[in-house]
Amino acid sequence: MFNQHLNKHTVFKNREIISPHYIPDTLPFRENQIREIITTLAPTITLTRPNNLFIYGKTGTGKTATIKKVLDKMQETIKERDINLEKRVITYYINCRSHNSKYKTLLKLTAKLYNENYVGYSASFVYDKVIDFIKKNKAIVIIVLDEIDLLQDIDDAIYSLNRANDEINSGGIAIIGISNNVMFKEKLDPRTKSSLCQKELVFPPYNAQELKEILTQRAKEGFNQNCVEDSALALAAAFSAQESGDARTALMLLERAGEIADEKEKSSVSDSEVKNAKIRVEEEIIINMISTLPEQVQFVLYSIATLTKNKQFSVKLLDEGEVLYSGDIYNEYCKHIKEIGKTCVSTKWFKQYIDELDLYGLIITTNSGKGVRGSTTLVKLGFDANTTYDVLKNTLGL
DNA sequence: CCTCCACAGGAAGCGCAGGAGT
DNA sequence: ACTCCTGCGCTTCCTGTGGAGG
Repeated sequence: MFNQHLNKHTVFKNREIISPHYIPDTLPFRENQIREIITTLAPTITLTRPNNLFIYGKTGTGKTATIKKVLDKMQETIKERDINLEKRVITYYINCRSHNSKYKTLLKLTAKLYNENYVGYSASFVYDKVIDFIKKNKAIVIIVLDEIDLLQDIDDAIYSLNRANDEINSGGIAIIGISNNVMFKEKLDPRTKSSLCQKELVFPPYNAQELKEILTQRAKEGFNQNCVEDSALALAAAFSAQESGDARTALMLLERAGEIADEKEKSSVSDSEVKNAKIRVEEEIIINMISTLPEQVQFVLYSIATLTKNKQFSVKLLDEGEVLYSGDIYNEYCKHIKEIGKTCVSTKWFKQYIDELDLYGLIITTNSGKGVRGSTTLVKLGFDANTTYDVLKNTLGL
């Protein structure tokens, strides 16, 4: 049975390269960001503490890949210059999704510094361990906090990491924060904000041409020769650019399209596989995003999907197309909530939900301008109406 | 031009849960 | 075991804002 699989024809040469987690050698269209990061981190080479850096950009804009790449290059350079410096410059990447408190991140850091696990020790002991290491080695520690908005005690964490620098004469700690949440910065304590955002960097979404080139580059290495049609790449790029300019979805799209081609035992990936893949990928993304949302927010999205599916739009505009008023969505939402015997939230809080959905890209909102009554929010679905509707119906058990 | 409508968004406050202190 | 504190999710109240319609 396994042999059968081995001999099966596949379009993939090296599937890993197509995966969104793979970090390629060159990162196209991120030259400016790379230069900025290098400028910020340059003092590290001469063992001077660099400024803190805050990186913002939507998902799939290459934030994580870029920072990892630059840090790797920096370590290489340092190694070449002087092998002894290697121990004195520590770069440390952590994702706050799995390590969502100051204690957990510090614990991970000590584990890396000492190759020893300090689980069970008190928070202050672990903190002192980190300080001791830096003092003893006169080291520079660069901490990358990815998805920093998920850190529960951010203000405290940033404050103590920064304060550590006051206790240290030589060397120090620099923080690189990464977030895809626009509102995040505004929620911070002003002191945290000013120290974390000493330098800021924005990663804009990719446009269709840029995505196409990224896909072409990956496809060249990841697929067997002539196994992807050029138009299929263009289509995948166009789909993703249209939605979010997200390289991650573009790659997922390509990967799924390859899978579908293999399933159908086709020799190459064409437009139709990409189209089919789009539905699968959208489902995956929606399921992923809504699974963490509270039930009430899911109901709001469900209402939007229902109205869109039934074509009960509030108004049709020249530049925006068919859109919904937030007021109409609120009425629909209240209707659904009452059906299951629960009470709906106030309009004020409802708007908060709308903003949250917008943040996740599940819906697209615009402020009403000319031709629309007063000031209201115009809402469109971010993904296909039927897919969104079906996924939510399932999740909510309706 | 004025008023009204439909909504935005800030501020304050409320009840609750969970953690820290004692 | 107790109180106290704090953050969270949410409501209520209030002050804009800008097009629609008289």
